[in-house]
Amino acid sequence: MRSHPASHREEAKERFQSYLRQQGLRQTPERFQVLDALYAMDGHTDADALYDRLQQQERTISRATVYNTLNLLLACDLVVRHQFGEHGAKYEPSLRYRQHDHLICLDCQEVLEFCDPRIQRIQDLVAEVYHFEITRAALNLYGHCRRDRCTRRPLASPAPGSPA
Amino acid sequence: MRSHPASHREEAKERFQSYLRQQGLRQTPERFQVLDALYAMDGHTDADALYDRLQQQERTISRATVYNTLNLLLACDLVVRHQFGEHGAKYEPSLRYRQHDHLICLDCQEVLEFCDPRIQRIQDLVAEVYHFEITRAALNLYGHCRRDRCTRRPLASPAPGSPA
DNA sequence: TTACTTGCAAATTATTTGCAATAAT
DNA sequence: ATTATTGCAAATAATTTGCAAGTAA
Repeated sequence: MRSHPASHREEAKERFQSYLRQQGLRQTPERFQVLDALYAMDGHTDADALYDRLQQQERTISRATVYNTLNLLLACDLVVRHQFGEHGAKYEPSLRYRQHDHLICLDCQEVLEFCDPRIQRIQDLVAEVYHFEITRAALNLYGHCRRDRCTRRPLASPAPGSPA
Repeated sequence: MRSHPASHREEAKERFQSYLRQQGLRQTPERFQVLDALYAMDGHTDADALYDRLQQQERTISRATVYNTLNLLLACDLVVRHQFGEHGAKYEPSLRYRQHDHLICLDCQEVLEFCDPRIQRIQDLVAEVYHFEITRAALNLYGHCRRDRCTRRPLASPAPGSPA
């Protein structure tokens, strides 16, 4: 159980409120419900999982509003969007964000996080050599985890990417 | 002009032929047209650009066939698929493939390549620590290039990710 | 009261798929 | 002659958008 500490949720709410105020946007209950649901999730989620979770509440919310609110949260840096596979984006609350990267199991879709200081140094070097202003770095490692719970296709796996 | 040397194109064609033979698949002109178009492209392309290029030939090809053939080429490792942004995949001929990563300009979409041996070491370490079998690593650096040709939004840029 | 938001449904984008006609073997 | 392949159009999946009705300020 590694959901977010209450302090993160509160800080997120405050940041969202002041962002909305500054931008002259409205503080609707829907927006805070989405923020809460996001920060209540462990690890990474997608828009659909958030939508499902929000459907279980009394006051239901439309997909359009979920996406709309996620875009607001992206704009004020309360969430980070990742594109791990080809299907759909993953969202991660950013308050607990330390520089970290991701290890993705191609079988069970599990996403693990790791840190390595060398990535920052690579980023700095590349920025200098290529004369680039780098705003974001993402090292994604794809492979197969060895957990028992992993839904790995044992042997008779239909070679990934085989013809239609 | 850094398109692929003829040797690469020939080698690719031979590999594709033997792959098709081994799999009992047919050697259609469309398939080789797609392979040729791909290897004639500089750097990274997407399915749509390939389709456009193929439309300019006498014998035209459908999008369905472009995608279908790309999947065959993926299956026999003649192309690598990348997912840089949220929109669509990029395809890169793999014969000239050395371990390399990508630097993506968020303004003009230009993709540069770089190599850094530390990435391999990070990969090995993470594999060991997390008990993972890693099959692919992708370090993507996103930012802003400083080229004059870059279509960067100068000052009055509508902050990326601003509300609808 | 004003005009931003919501929710629905329709639009969009990237890619896949069903199926009849075509062509490789 | 067989049966995989093509091309079209329709199907999907993820996300955005138009617009009328609702609601925060």
